[in-house]
Amino acid sequence: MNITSRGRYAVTALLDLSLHTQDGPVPLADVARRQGLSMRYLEQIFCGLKSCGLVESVRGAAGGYRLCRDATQISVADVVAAVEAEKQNQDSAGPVHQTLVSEFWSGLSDCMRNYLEDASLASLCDCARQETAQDAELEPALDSPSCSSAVRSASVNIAGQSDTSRVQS
Amino acid sequence: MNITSRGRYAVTALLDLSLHTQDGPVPLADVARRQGLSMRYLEQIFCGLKSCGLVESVRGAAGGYRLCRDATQISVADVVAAVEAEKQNQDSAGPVHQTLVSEFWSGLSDCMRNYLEDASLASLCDCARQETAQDAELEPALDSPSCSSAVRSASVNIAGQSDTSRVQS
DNA sequence: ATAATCCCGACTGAAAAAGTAGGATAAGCC
DNA sequence: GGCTTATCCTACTTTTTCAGTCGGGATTAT
Repeated sequence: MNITSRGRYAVTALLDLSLHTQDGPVPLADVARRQGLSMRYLEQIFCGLKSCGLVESVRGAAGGYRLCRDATQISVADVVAAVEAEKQNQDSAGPVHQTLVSEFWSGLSDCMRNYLEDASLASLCDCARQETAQDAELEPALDSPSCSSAVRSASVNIAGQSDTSRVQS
Repeated sequence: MNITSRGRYAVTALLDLSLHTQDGPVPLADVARRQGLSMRYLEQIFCGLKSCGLVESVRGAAGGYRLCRDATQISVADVVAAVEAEKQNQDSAGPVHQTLVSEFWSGLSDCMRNYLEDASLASLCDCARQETAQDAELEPALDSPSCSSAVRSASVNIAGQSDTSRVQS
C-alpha cells in the first residue's frame, strides 16, 4: 500500500464535496477552483470514486457529484483504495512461501490501513469546520459583519494546495 | 514517508548480515548470492548504510561489512531512513499554514514510523531463526543428522526474493 | 439552441526507482 | 611483487510511475 497525491487529492475533493452537500450536486469545476486542483485530473479521479460506489453523478447542466453514503460511513481508507492503482502483488508461491520479512511489510500495510479506516470524511469535516471557525475569530476586523461563518466555510481551502511539487507524506 | 524496494532490500541484507556476524566481516557477494539480490545494487545501498553509521566496512580480501551496533539497537526505521532518499517537504509556509488534512497525512507517517521503530533487526532475526527451525522439523528425513540448525540458517533466504517485479507492500 | 456538466480514451513530460558498468583503491596471501 | 578478493566512487541506462493534458462526445437544464 502506498499513498500518492492522487489519493490525497481524492480525499480533499470529497471533503470539499461533504462541505457542500446542501447545495445539491457539486460540479467538479467548483471543487477544482476552491481547492486549487486541476479539473481534468479530478475528472479522472472521480471516475474511480464513482465506480467504487462512493459518489454518484448527475449529468448535464446543474449537474455534478454527490456522496452516495453519509460522510460518517466513508473512511479515508475507502477513498484511497478507490483511486490508487492497487497493483496486486502476484503471490505466485501462495501463503506457504510467505516469509517473515514479507509478513513484516504487510503488517506495515495493515497498520496504515487501520489508521485510514479510523478516519471518516465526517470526522475530518468537523475538524475543518472548527479550524475555519478559529480563523474567523483570529481576524474578525477584516470582514464585513454580514459574512457569516457558513459563507466563509463555503470557500475554505482544505489542504493548503500550494504544494507545487510532489510531497511524499 | 514511503517505502520502496530499496528499503526492503536494505532490511533483508542487514538481516542476512546479522545472521552471519560470527563469520567476521560479511562480503556483499555472499549476501547477494544468498538473498538473490544484485551485488552492484547492494553496494549502492550499503554506501548509505555506512554513511549513517549502521555498518562499517573492512576493505580488501577477507573484507566485508559488519554492523556497527548490536542488532537489538538497530530498528527497521533506522535502516529505511538510511537508504530512502528522504526528500524533505519544503514547508515554506511553516507550521502556521499546516492545515488539518496535511496534519492528517503526517499522522500517517508517524504511524508508519512507530511501526518501523518498534521492530529491531534482532527481533526479526529471532523470527527468522524460529521459522528456519520449524522448516527443519517439517522435513527432517531429508537431512543428514550432522546438519545442525545453525548451518541450515547459514543459507536461509530471508525474503523469498522470487518476486521479479516490484511489490508495493 | 446553448451552455454547463459529466464521460471516455489516448497522450505526454518529468521524475523516480531500479539496476548496470567501469574502473580506482585497499588489503591479504602466495 | 603480483594475484585475488574486496570495498569505493561516479556515472550511465532502462523501466515504471506519476501527474496532468487534450480533444472530443453524450446528456440535460434553461
